[in-house]
Amino acid sequence: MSDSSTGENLLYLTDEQLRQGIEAMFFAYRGFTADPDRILADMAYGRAHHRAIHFINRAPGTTVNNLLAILGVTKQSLNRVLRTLIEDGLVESRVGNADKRERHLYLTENGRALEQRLSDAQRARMRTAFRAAGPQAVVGFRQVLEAMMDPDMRRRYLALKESGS
Amino acid sequence: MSDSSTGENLLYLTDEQLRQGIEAMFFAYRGFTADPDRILADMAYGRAHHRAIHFINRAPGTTVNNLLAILGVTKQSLNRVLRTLIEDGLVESRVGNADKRERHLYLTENGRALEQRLSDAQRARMRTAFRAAGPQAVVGFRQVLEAMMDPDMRRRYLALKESGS
DNA sequence: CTTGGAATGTCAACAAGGCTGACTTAAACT
DNA sequence: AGTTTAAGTCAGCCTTGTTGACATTCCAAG
Repeated sequence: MSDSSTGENLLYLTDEQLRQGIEAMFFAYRGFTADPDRILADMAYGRAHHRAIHFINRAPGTTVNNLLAILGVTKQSLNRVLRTLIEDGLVESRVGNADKRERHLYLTENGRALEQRLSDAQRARMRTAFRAAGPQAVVGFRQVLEAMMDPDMRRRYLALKESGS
Repeated sequence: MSDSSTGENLLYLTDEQLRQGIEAMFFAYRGFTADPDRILADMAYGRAHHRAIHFINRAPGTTVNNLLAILGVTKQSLNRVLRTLIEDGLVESRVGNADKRERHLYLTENGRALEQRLSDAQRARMRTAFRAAGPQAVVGFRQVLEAMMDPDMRRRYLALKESGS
């Protein structure tokens, strides 16, 4: 499996390259969350609220259990966030039809409005980055990120991707 | 600037594509931090300790102020983390020669050992992802992440990159 | 030589958002 | 009828971020 025998150039797998990838993830993630964070800071909300709002918008009618699995937090953690969102009239919780134990979550009009503001800001940065890097880079970006996910999360990510397109 | 006039295919900038990029970042970052988090959970340490250790290892002798700027937290936050690391003998703080107000930070032998464990785990995942995606994808990955950073952070990232290669 | 400002450290208090554990309610399944 | 499941709740804890106030040390400019 040497370079000469396979024709591959494996220089991109050196420790130095990997460490640069690690640091790139760290710094980029800060930028990634910066704009929504600024918007949320003005309200009594944080990143956890943003995540809940995002995925409820993404999959309207999702159950609490499903949201729990996507976000990867405990129900106590999620509940705290969800309760304030429901109290503030951003999220609506409807008892399930088939299974009345389940609660299905929807954004209200106000919820959708906030989701718009947040995702507009986040998409603007992503758009700028995508445009600057070009379509080919974007493909690579997504390939690497996908390969970096835990298998469980990758399945969820791909399922969401399917449902959205 | 339409597609037909420029010959560009701008389909990669649709809201749906951007949202997939956003979700990819979210899920991938979870994977990115998962392995070090597991190691740290066994000790009394968290992600903040990991970050401090990483950048002290990366730039030995860095001052507290410099580390502050890189990590983007308050000195009180960093100090709490740094104090435990110094108490536990993972980090050494040396008074500056030229400017004795400054403290220069170094990893001790034990500190380097922990850094190794953490970065081995994190690099392993990055290596797997890089290998799965291929060299071209890695280039794109880095281009997009770099374009996503705040300008300040991009400068710091590039400076680190320079110093390391 | 004095003084202002910079770098650092420390104390206190607080908040967000994770976690565990224990427990209730209601509904569904067996 | 009894067990399991979905959801919610209460209490308490931890990490890691924040602000504000203040002390110390030391460099450098006046």
